[in-house]
Amino acid sequence: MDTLAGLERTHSCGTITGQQAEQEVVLCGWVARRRDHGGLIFVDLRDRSGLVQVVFSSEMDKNAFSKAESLRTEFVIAVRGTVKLRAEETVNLNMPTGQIEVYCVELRILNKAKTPPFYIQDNIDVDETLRLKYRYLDLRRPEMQRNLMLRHRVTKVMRDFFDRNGFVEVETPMLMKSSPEGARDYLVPSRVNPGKFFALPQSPQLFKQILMVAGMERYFQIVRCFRDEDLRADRQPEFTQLDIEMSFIDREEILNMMEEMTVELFRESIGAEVKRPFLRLSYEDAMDRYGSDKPDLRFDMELFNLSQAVKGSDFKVFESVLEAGGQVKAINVKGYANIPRRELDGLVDYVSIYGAKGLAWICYTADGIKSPIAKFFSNEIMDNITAAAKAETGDLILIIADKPNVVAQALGQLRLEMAKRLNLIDPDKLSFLWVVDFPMFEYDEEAKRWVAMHHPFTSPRDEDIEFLETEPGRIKAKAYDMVLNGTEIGGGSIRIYNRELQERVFQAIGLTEEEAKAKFGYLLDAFEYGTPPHGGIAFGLDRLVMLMAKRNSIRDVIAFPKTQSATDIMTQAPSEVSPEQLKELHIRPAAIAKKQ
RNA sequence: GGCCCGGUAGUUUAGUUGGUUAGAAUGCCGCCCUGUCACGGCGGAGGUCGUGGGUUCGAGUCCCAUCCGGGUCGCCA
Repeated sequence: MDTLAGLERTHSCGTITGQQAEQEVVLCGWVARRRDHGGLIFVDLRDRSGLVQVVFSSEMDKNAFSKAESLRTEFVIAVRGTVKLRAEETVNLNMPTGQIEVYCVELRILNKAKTPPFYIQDNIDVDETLRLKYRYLDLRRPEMQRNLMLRHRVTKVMRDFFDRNGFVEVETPMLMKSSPEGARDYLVPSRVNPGKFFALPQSPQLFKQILMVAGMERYFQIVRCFRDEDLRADRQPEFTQLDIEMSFIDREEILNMMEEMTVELFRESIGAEVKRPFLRLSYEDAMDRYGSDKPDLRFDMELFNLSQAVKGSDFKVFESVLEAGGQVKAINVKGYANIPRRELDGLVDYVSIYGAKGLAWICYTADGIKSPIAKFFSNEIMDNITAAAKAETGDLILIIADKPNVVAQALGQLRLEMAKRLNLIDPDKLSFLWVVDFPMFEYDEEAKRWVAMHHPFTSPRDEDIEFLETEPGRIKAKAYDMVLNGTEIGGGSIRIYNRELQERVFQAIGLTEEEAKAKFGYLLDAFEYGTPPHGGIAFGLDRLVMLMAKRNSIRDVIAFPKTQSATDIMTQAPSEVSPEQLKELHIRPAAIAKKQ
């Protein structure tokens, strides 16, 4: 094995061009590929910047050549050589550095490597378990390096933007008080306080509000947050948030500033031009027209209401749903009237996942209308439906009748699914919008009480405050979500900044005065010492980078993510700990053992 | 917690109604090769079929249980 002694790296592999022709360079990196022609050996040398071809021949240096014969994939080497323009017939146009190559006169083998369990290249088809186990090899792949570098660029642009706009990055505690509302907390036992626990933050929400009371005026933080809930493709137990709070502002100012930030972010980090102002939809409109509070507007296919059109038909399902206060809504899948029967049956199963008990359809084929429910409809009702659907020959109408929330979810998901199947989504499009005017509360049937839809620190709209005690369901909140391509990437609100109103909201969600004091007393107290009007927002950084990198999983933009069962395959965390450790923490090992 | 999909050489996979020695590609190893860039040629090694039971004369294949991974519903103020 050789050392680097006396050699100094002069260039990165991927950056060499004809400009350096005839120049001597020193390159370091990994052997991506070796092509041994007997008397001539080619090595594609890879570092973070890319690949370059290195040529070994005994004519150039016997010693280097014979060493090169022992090179294998992923060996770490340093190469001293001369950059040469390639002869015209040997130029490789598929390679950014394909115009040149490096004639090696000195080779140092800095380290050997075992054969990797998968190819170190893009677009590999390999089990993710393996990638996670050997994450250091996975992250050596160019696409993963690009993802991490993109992520770096994103946070850099954010920090620059907020710095320029007078924001201060303040760190908030990782060990904090557990708040039983909302997501499950990750708990940390306190050794010095027997029987007591910290929680890892689900978000720095209250700290950033306290910072407003403290007069920071403009705060941001790129901060890790934790939620002990089940994982998904876009959900990890620890994730990163761009957290923002501002004083002396109202909704318009923060929405504007966030749009500005977004435009700059997309321009500076992926070169995409985003148009302002963003479209705005009320929660009500979003649910009504798209069946979702985070609609994907890269395609149309809006939901429409058939409740009026089908009223008085002989179809008992529709009639009973309508009588029970439900609704009949539908989507028009343009040009898909020839959908195979098999697929149609599959769609019934698909919507059942979301609680829909059935799915009706009408095909407007060239031979006329085909539908199992047409026989229940008079000509007039059929005409009503056709008009409401704006249906033309070739169209497929998919109808769901149920409670409004079931209709919205099932039909909204069906809309997305049909768009995917018919390829209606342009992957290069960026559809931003704000969803605003969320309901302040929603009723939790299980707990039999109202709960805050965003969080209980969100301000109700001024004109709705009077209904706090009487009709919580009609109150709209000063909350807003930023949505990109059907994914919620940010959410925030204008906050309550007055003790009395905050107490009334706590009361509305069923907290007694004592409970409110015990849990949030410090916030209520703080409100009494001169709290400015304030509001903020938080962006899911991982999701944002995932969308920018056009990946389907958040795990591809997190260096060391967890599996669906919240474990780390590489380090084997979580793991058991010694009885001594538990004892120090005042936790009885027996209690753990029993549970297993 | 529920539902769905997957687990066979290092990797990606084929494997029929249960039936000879589990097949391929790629990677790996050896030899040859001076213009390749998915180099090429010749040869070779490499398999507890996730794990544990069961049915059977016989199980990669059928049954039960279990583990692991992924997707998803619930959950995620």
